[in-house]
Amino acid sequence: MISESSKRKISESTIHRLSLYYRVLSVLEKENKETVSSKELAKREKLTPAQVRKDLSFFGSFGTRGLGYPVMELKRQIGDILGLNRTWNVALIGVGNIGSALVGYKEFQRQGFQIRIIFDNDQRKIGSNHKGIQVADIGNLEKELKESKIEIVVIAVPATVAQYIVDDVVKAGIKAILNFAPVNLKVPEDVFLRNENMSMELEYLSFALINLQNGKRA
Amino acid sequence: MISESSKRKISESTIHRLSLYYRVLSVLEKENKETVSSKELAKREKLTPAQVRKDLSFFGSFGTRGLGYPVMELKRQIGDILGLNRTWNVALIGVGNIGSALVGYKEFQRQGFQIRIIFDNDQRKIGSNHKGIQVADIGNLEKELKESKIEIVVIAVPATVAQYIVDDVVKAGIKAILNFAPVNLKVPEDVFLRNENMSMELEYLSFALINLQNGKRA
DNA sequence: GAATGTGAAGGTTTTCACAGCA
DNA sequence: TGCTGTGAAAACCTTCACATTC
Repeated sequence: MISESSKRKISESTIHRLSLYYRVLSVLEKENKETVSSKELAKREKLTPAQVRKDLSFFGSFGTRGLGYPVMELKRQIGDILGLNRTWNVALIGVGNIGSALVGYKEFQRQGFQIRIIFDNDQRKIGSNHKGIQVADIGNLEKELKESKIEIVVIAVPATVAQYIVDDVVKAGIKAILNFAPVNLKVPEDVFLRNENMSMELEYLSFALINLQNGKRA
Repeated sequence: MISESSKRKISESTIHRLSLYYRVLSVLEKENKETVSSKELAKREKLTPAQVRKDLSFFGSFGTRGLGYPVMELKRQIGDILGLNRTWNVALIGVGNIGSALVGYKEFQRQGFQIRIIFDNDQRKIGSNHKGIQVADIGNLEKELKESKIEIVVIAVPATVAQYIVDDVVKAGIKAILNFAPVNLKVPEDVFLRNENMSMELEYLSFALINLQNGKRA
């Protein structure tokens, strides 16, 4: 929860960088480092120390002048801000190519994103188990989402049907959706929608190889 | 190839938006639309018309005043800029969870990114075929990359070994790398490295649910 | 009349630079 | 002395608004 600072507008990039800091802090914790400076944190994610300090300062004063930031404490704080010190009930819709990969993706579980139920329209898959998770009929979407107390829905269906699916998901009252289909989905104002566009970075590389002189850019 | 405009700095966001325009133009082409206005293009990807025009103007004057942009022609132009009107020889390293999903991901092929060879260190997989693509021994990386004339390498190995792998990939002379491992990799200045962080957007949703009032943000 | 292309304005994000504190 | 926290400056990106062209 953001304390008094919620008035100031916090940018998307700042939040994304918090994810990076969190990741680095997890590593530092394993390395038994007690404190870390903004300089070190910056170096590990190719940012500037000033950037790190500014990002953190939006949420509070976590550091000690002359010393740096306490690793464990800062990790906990960022975890609180990002909601990683708890678990989230996630549903996955579509268990094809991408979908199955996500079910086995350890990183999600590690961060508290638990896939509780999978939906598909393939009768051969419905009723079965996919890596220990129940595959339900997409026809029972609303009922099952409610029963499983789902908070976040991940969409991994073909682009052609994604909008219909997302409409049903919204109707079921879900307020947070992560979309892997390569299409721009329409949702009401009060629903959070984020897109994961898997070919965008590949296209950037392609652009870079053709047009840019020399490499590197995070 | 960027014509005279290569002096002006083109931002990363502009390139990412070109990817979006390209996607919309493909749809419009299928719908047999001949021309499209910046307004329509903007609406389909939730941007502003001015943004669309500015983005395109970095690369040339593709439109006709009073009329809009010719769909087919603009798609071809953006394809040229992004390098999508050709094929790229891609190698995939690591055919676990994420790796196998990428092999079957149609969107990549459709855009000309052809996975020619797969590397793994699992003796049971080496020598076999994965969806029709040869799985080679990671030990022969340099030799095989050269023989297959690979231009882009996709890394889908565990975070713990990713840096070692990427070092070898760089040694083999590869200049473009897409990294799916949740770790920041070090590469020389002249190598393009992009990261695909699959949990970042999920973390943003988590943050949004806890901290933000009402939804939506592309 | 309709819609592009683009300088100028406005807004946002990053970096600088230093005061302040352990 | 070392490093944070933060206003101010600089850099960057987006939107406005209008002259221009079809």
